[in-house]
Amino acid sequence: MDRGELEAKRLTPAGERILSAASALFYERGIRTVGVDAIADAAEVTKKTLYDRFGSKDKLIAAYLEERNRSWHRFLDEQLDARDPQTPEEVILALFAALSDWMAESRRGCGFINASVELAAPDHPAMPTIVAQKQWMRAEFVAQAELAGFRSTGELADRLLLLHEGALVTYRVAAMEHAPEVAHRAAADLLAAWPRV
Amino acid sequence: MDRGELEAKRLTPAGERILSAASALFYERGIRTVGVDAIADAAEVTKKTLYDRFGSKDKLIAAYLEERNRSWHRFLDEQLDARDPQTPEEVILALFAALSDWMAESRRGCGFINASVELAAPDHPAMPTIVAQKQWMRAEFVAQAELAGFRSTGELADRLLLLHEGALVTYRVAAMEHAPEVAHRAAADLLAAWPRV
DNA sequence: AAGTAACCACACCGGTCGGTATACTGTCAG
DNA sequence: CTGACAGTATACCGACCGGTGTGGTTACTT
Repeated sequence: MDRGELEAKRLTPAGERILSAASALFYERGIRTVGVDAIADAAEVTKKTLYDRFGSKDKLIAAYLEERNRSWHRFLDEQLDARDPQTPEEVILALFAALSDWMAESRRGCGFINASVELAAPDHPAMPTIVAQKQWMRAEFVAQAELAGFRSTGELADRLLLLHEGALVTYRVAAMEHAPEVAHRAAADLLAAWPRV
Repeated sequence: MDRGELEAKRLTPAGERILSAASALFYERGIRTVGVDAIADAAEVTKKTLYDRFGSKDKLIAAYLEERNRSWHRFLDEQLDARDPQTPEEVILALFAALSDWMAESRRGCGFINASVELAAPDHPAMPTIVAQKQWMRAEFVAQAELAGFRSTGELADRLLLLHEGALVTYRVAAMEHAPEVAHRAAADLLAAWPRV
């Protein structure tokens, strides 16, 4: 996996506190239900400072998703270091195994899917980050599938992505507690049966 | 498939107009962004009438999801009549084939998933309807899998549900246009390889 | 004839929303 | 010494939110 260079803008101490308070609140309670006053309170900062640093709620939302994307990648790197996969197939399966750990801490599913639904407007400044996060997953599946010598890697990656996102959403919406494990088993079977070049 | 008896409460003409206007607006623009004034305007009705019929926005939301659930079942019945599947396996695949048609009309993905995200609060009066819709799909997969004589029908149904919901969500969030077709092919392969009793 | 359900028009409510304005304090580099 | 910058505190804004109250009209029942 490439250790991606997603540079974080440098923030002032108050800026950091705002972003981390916003991240927690946005994820836990939803973007629309959390007002800027609540964020400023939680960060122990005045609204003035919040607007001096981020300009608008929409831009703060965008910063939240970029930050969440960075911590998702950080998390994946840790997981891959810990699991130490030896083959591309094992890398793919490690990505599914990581899902269990990632969701164990957070009852509210995928922050990107949630944001996509809550923001709705396709021209929202945060939308590119959301789509990019999903496209990155697919690209990673393709890359590993190529390395493994699988045939029709595009179709394989699509199916893996369906399982991955399906796990995220059924875990939350259909209350399927074991969704990540089901996805992991399904992915393993899928790889085992997939034709090679 | 059982032709389910999900009785619709009888509504007055104005009530019908309100519900259908609310359904369109809630789905198309999102629940939180649509105010009761906008709904009343669209239905050519006063807010008073809206509150006389539905009592609160939350109850109107619940009515919207129940209505959407009914029309989803109506749609499935039509699709199954048209495709006339001969075996339980064909029924399952017909459910996936129906996805393509269902999503062709609606660019915004699954109304139930969206609602679950937008409402967030687990005790919202509309939540049971949301979870029930997903559980119903899983139960249908289990039932058909039993009929087909598959082994471990629970696991099979879980995997089918992952593909199904995965298609709904990647179509919307990851902009995967062909998600329903991918899910259909994945489901077909899954069934073909699944062990029987 | 009386009652009632279904509607209309319209005005109003308190609360919250994102965002701005004003004025002041501490810190640190040129 | 002097700005520039980061921060505080507080008050305020118009717009919109979900929801209510009053009063009046039609039309179908009993």
